[in-house]
Amino acid sequence: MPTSPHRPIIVWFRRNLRLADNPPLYQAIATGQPIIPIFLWTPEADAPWQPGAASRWWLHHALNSLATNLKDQLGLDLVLQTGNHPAELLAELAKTTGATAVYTDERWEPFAIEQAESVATVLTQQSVDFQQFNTSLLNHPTALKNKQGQPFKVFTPFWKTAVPLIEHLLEKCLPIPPKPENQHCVTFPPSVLLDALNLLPTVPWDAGFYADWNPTLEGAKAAVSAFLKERVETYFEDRNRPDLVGTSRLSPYLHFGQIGARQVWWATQVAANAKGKGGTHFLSELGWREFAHHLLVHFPTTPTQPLRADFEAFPWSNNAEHLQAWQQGETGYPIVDAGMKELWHTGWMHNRSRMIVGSFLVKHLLLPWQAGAKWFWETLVDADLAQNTMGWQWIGGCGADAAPYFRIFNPILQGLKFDAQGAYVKKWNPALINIPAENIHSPWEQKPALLRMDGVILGENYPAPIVDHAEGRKKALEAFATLKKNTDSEEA
DNA sequence: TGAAATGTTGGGGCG
DNA sequence: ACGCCCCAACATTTC
Repeated sequence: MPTSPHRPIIVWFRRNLRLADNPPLYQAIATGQPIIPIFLWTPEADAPWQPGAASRWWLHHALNSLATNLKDQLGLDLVLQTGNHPAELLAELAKTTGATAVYTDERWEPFAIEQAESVATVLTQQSVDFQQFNTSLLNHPTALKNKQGQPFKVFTPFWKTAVPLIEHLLEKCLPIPPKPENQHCVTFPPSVLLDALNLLPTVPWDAGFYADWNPTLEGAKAAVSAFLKERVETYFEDRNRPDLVGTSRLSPYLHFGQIGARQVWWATQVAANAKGKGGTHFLSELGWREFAHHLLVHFPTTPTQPLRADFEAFPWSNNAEHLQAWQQGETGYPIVDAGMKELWHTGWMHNRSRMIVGSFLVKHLLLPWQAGAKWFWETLVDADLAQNTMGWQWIGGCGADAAPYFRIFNPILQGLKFDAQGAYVKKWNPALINIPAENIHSPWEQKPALLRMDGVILGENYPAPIVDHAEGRKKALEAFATLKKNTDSEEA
């Protein structure tokens, strides 16, 4: 391997858009060679899972923040390039810069694994060293096997096995690397401007995002410390309340690697307020993130296909009007509509709401979970292939450790239980502002005359329910029964 | 990280 | 005092 001190190393940023706890960046600087930090925008190569619109909005700001921090703290200029395939771009970059190595963070999506394999092939032909470092997960997703030597399909045993392996994290949590030397030796390759990536929407539907999010590295740090200071102690109770800020709200930062899971783990371990069951439960949520990646790596077809093969025969509906009503938050069920509107306006939805709207799509409307996954992909700022896939297969009843298909959420009861005063529902469905708490989750049960006094006319300023709950539940169970029958006859 | 249907129990009203 | 019924309240089963 050529290791001239004057020849650079390329640090290819993928999902590690930060400086601290960043092994590829740290190890590259540790060689003493000059550093060329790059980000490649190759959406065609990621198709059909190139970042959705909300995700691109976040990415724009994350790249801007990364570039600023690289410049201010390490004196490095982030190079942005676009093209068809990372392998082509990296081969050319290595050639023109004389780089001896390319270091990057490891990714787990099936297409990203293939891309890295192509990169490895072309760089090896050019005698350029290519190394991937686990930057985003606590454990390597292939590190864990159950007693039969198989990947885990149930969360609890997975997590019991995973936790003891996380103990050395403190040592592995790298600091911000020192400022690299020898930078004057490098001729920097050309970079396009961030705006040229066209990541921001042309129609300003993202206006509401700015009020809720600070998608920068400073925002990531602030989000972690605010959660650990103010919310982790009551996390166990409050995490299910969409009317409160009770969750960590770290998902987009973790997705883009603006904060690392190792950093969050470590910070939680030492936080004074995280000693109780709030902290423990929060750490297990990081465990679900690990589990999702474990599943995606071992079952790479699951973004589009059910893990349980019998679900391929499920009699899904194909009702475009229902899908549109769900997407727009016009189902007539206040808690469902609130969740979908929160998503549209902020690029994020509370986890409890995600379960409720998911159950409603799949069970009350009998629409395929893939349609829900696609919509989330396009609209969530934290859209993550591993977690989105696991979540939708879980609610669809067709995945690992999934909710059984017959476990159907009642959107009225869920509302009464987790948004008792209706504050969440009213925030996103302002037409319902005057409905009393007893009726807020089922306004159609109120007499029309009384409803009208509260300013609501169903079908005019708030939709009537697009399906009846009891009927929807019945149809879902019938559809499930056909599946069982098929399975039985196959077995017979 | 469900909800509904069905079963069981026990207190109290009442003849 | 007693048996009967009703129906919460809780437990269990089923989807």
